[in-house]
Amino acid sequence: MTISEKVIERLSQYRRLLNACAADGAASIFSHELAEKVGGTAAQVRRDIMTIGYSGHPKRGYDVTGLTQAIADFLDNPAGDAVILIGMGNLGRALLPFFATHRQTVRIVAAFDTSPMKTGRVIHGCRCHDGAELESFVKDQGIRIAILAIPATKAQRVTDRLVEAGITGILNFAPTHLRTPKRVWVENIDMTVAMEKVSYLARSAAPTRDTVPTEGADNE
Amino acid sequence: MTISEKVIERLSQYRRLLNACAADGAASIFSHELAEKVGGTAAQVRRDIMTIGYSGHPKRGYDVTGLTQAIADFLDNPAGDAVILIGMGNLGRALLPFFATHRQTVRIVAAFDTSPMKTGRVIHGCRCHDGAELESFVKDQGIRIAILAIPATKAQRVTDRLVEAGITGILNFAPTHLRTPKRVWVENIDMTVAMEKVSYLARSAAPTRDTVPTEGADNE
DNA sequence: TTATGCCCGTGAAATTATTCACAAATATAA
DNA sequence: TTATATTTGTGAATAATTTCACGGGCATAA
Repeated sequence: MTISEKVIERLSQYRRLLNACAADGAASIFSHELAEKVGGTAAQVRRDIMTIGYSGHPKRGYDVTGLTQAIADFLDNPAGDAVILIGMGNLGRALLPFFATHRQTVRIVAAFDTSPMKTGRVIHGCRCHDGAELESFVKDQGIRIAILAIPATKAQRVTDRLVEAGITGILNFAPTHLRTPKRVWVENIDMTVAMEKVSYLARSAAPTRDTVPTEGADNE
Repeated sequence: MTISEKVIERLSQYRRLLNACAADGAASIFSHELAEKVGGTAAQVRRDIMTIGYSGHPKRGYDVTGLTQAIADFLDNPAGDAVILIGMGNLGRALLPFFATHRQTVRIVAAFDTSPMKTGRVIHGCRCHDGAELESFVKDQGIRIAILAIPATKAQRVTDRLVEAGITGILNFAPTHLRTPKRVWVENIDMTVAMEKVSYLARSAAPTRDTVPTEGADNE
């Protein structure tokens, strides 16, 4: 069975919401509540949850801890994921605390940079290695995932090395398309495209997404 | 006529590629070349370009400067976009040089933070104002777009203020869904979701996207 | 001039994603 | 106990997106 990208993204969002709910002491939650918090529809939430084979309870909704667990069973690598960060520039350094705060299943275990100003140092609790050690580190530690935070001009060359060393997943911040073999998943975070999209859509007429359609309070 | 989000994203990517081609001295480009560089199909490129009403030339392909201009006419605000950055933390500071390098149609004109350590200072060429000045600045300067680089816990409160002050587009880096009136476009860059997605998809079987399917060189 | 091979533009088909809408389940209250 | 109001699970309908596939144009070469 194959599950769509969109569903995976939403499951990750649901989980985040569920954690917040659990912190608030909620034991269960309805599909429409989850939908409202995430900006979707109740039917979609139910279908997504159905997709991973979890069931709620009529009248009570979904059990918060049960659903959280079901999503974790589905999404998470039980062994956890050791991730390396490529590029200790402005962006790379910003990502460290961002992901450090986060759950432990995905953790950045090392960084790489070519600048002697950076290598050898420990920044935000993460040791920065010299780029030359990339292949050996990936192979020795069995790393499968890399975050790419380097200029577009260098991205393809480094990607080729990562893939060759055994990486199968890349979170790419470089504003360029990476060529990789089919077995490697590249997730692009293209901030320049996103910015231009906002610029365009901020001017055009009102869309429907990312919106609270119900309870027409302050919606035009 | 309304154009899909996906098309807008791809147009932005095409333009970036076209700029690179122009720098290389190419006068024209074929749909299959553009497709290959961007990880899509030739048919999709042609359809996207058709959507904005530009025409290529049989045998010669698309004129690089002509198509660049057509995309600019379609996507860009002729007046340019003055953008403000909310949050001068690690991420905010990283974004400044990232967008500064970029074309002038979208430019960050000011930043805001609440910390007295930051306010009043000029960082990466961008003056950091006190959060209290937010509303007056947005109104006085007629700002329409904001980049949100603050913790999720503060995001909704600040969003409400931005919307109230007249913002119509938000590039949101806070890992949370923002409630806004329909007229406001929110583009989410959710790095935690993206990371979990990579983790999941790096383990699952090989997908087809983000891949060079042709010339079966090193593809499994 | 005429044949040939490429490439664009696009209607139509296929695929993928979302929404609708309703049966079945169940807590609550009369 | 029985009626009522709510919510889930899901087949079917709809909508959105992508791909197919082919007519038409045009440069090139015979």
